[in-house]
Amino acid sequence: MAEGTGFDLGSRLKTLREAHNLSQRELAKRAGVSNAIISMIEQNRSSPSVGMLKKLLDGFPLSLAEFFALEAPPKPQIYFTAKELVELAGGPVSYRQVGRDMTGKAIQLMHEHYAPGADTGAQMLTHDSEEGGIIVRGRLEVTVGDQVRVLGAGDAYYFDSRIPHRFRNVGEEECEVVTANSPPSF
Amino acid sequence: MAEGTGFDLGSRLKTLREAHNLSQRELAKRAGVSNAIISMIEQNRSSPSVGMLKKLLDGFPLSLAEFFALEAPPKPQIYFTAKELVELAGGPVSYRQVGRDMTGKAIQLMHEHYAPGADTGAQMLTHDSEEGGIIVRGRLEVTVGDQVRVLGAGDAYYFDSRIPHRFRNVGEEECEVVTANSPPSF
DNA sequence: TACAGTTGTTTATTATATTGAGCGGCCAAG
DNA sequence: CTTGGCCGCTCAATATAATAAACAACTGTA
Repeated sequence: MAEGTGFDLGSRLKTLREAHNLSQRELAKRAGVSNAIISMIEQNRSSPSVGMLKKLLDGFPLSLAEFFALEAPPKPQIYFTAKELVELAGGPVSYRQVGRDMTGKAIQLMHEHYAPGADTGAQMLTHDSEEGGIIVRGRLEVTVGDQVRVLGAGDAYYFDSRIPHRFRNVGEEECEVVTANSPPSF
Repeated sequence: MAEGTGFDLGSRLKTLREAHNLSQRELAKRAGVSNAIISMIEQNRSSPSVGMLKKLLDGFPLSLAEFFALEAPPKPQIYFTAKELVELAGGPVSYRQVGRDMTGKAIQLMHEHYAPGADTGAQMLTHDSEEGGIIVRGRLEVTVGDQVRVLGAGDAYYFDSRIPHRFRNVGEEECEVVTANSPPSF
């Protein structure tokens, strides 16, 4: 059965079809598919495959990007509850980003938590931005190039992200950091 | 089996996943789906349903619109061969539009062909634009409000589309018209 | 070596989407 | 009133997607 995609794909398709004065059968013929499936999809009784949806949209024609763009409410969110911060990596190191998609934005703001002993991995990180952070709680070892430093609550760092770097929680308790990247790295 | 969607959805997903340093299993766990299907999708051996793709993208997170937008080459097309004009309605009346999607554009330019006797339908048309056209070949009866007029090659019309209107080919041969709407009506 | 932990992949099974045919309803022409 | 055509919808059969479990390859650890 079709499950919730978060929006009413069926109605959207139906509206589009009727805007072009096509019957289900006409559209089906254009797309080279059965008319029955169009009925099902429009009632949200079937969740079409991407390939199927592509075929149907070619009948109008409209690209997949254009189709979904019409649904996307482009209202920029301003306030975020703690629960709305978005987990990027998970695991012993948690990156919780402010905002869903930062591509095109200037700043990637994150709330990070390192479990005791956790680090950012074996190999040094490198990306084309600048970054900084302020340690809120715990003790964080910050390595940038050949410089190593352990920072505590209230301390901060700022460097060019193209320099290889890594982070590690060297304390006994969880370490909490607020960081910012510009431009966003992923 | 998966069919061609016109672009490499599998690689796209894989790139995205790896950019977030997630294994197939980690992503699967986040999305609440089987890890096997991710392997299949990334190899393009399965065309995911829209619902499935939605679940996967929520793991990053990224909206469907954002996902497909990354694939869409937004290069505005300038030149169109006759075959590239896009058929909107088909049937005895043919509307062939210049450009795939005119939403957000100022003008909807169309090359229209009316079979002998063909018209735009029983009920009068109404939409919130202005429109004009020049008859290239044949004889077209144009009705706007309470005014009716038969136009021939070289003649033209222009009116506010909110006034109920209709068109009919009253000649023996096919009628050919070039029209423009602003803003685009569908 | 052996073991336990990953990784991505494959297989058999189950769930679902899609097909093709047929249904009743509606409208216009004869 | 009939006939024919088109409308959207539903049903049973089939194709495909998605699951759960197992596989081989690779990792680091003892």
